[in-house]
Amino acid sequence: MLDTILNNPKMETKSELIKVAIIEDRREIREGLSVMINFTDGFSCVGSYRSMEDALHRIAHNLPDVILSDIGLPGMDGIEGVKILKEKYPQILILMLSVYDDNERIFDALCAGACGYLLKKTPPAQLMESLRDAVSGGAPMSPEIARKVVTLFRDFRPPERVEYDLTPHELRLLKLLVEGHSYKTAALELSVSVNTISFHLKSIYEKLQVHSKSEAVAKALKNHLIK
Amino acid sequence: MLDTILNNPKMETKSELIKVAIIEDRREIREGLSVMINFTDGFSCVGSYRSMEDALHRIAHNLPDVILSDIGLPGMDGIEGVKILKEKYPQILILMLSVYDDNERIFDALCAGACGYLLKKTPPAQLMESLRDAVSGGAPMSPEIARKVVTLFRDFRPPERVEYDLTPHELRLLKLLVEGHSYKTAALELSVSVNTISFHLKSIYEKLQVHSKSEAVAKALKNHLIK
DNA sequence: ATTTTCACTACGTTAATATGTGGTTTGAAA
DNA sequence: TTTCAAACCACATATTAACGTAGTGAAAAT
Repeated sequence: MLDTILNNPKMETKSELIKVAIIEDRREIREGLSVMINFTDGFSCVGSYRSMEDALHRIAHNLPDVILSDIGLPGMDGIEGVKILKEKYPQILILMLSVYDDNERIFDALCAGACGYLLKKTPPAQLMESLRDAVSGGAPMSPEIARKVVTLFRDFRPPERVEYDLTPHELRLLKLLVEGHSYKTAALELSVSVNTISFHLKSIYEKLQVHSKSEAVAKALKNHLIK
Repeated sequence: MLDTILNNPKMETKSELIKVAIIEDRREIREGLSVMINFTDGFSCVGSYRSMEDALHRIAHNLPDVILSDIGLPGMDGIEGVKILKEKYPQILILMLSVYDDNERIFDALCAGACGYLLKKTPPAQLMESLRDAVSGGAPMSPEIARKVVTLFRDFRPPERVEYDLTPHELRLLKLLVEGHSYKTAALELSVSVNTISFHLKSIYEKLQVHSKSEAVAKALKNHLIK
């Protein structure tokens, strides 16, 4: 009986049926999830694996539409696994299901190819809704995860871009400095004399209100004056 | 499903009303929203403004917990407004309500300080749920917006965090350099001789594979070795 | 118990940089 | 036309940085 539930036989490719696979090392969670999925109309659990290695070996036999994967797995972790799964099966949607809520892991998981990130405390109804959300083009995330994602987002483009009125030439020179050039090599690169570099640097220092090459580089990078 | 939304298990427990303000130029939408908010238990519409300028002038009289703001407004647009509102009232949560779903606007809005982004087609029940979500620490986004955010996220993946095995001392020195210190001032700061600084720098250069102070600063900043 | 490793400290020499002064040329604005 | 800003070049010089060399003490490895 349990067997039937865990390995639903009527998993024929009906387009309205959402096929789900589970990667989770804890048996009770794994089986709980598959029971819930099979008992929900419109869903079918087509695979449940206790490790990423297991999933990678066996998932080809019955490809799901969505994978629910734990992050903390024995052996290969969920994030590493997502990279591989996404490479082999780009069309499969992957939702992370994790107890971790640190920025590092959220970031890595989403960058690895996960299309959503749910905390394990997510109530069952919400989880099923998230699966539906994923297949219909969304990116389900637990509220606190979503907030963190938005906050992380902001770090990528600090709001205020101060205008330092650097001339195009000065910007180009600044870029060379950031790339590690010295006066001499920058002079060569720009086909001017070292003195000219020196002159322009002085102007840059004034505009940026700094007094050394490295301080200028730091300010340029922090204020995104150059890429 | 609607049931799940309307009877969310982790609904607000505090009896206080959630105060909402609306910034929207189209009268029928503005009034529709405020009626819906006032007719929903636990919510109160404390302001509705037809332009950002209007809101900025009058909102101080009755500060809301959450603002629902349109992006396409006459005069100052919603994104510019969010920046100003967030600067004056950092504690207020702001949700964008927009017909636009282009990456540029989503990105700008979230970076400007919005904590969520909803499309105007969002059904009323979902909208009220989003307001609740926002005040309880989430970041409500329409599914397609969330997906775009996750996709955008991937584009901003910083370089793989390489391990450079810098000693704590070296990291501290590197940090000082980024802050614009010279050998001399760094030596003073760390209470060692300039020669010692020189030695450590050499080690740092080796580990980072660079050959100058500014190159080290650039690499440190680019690889997020220091904040 | 000893050697080895490693982080840290230090000195000295040479190369690079910061900063001042002086100037020319060019193209666009007044 | 004059004026001005942005490029460019040069010389002078004090300061700073790069790098080779070398000693110390503490912890890990032998």
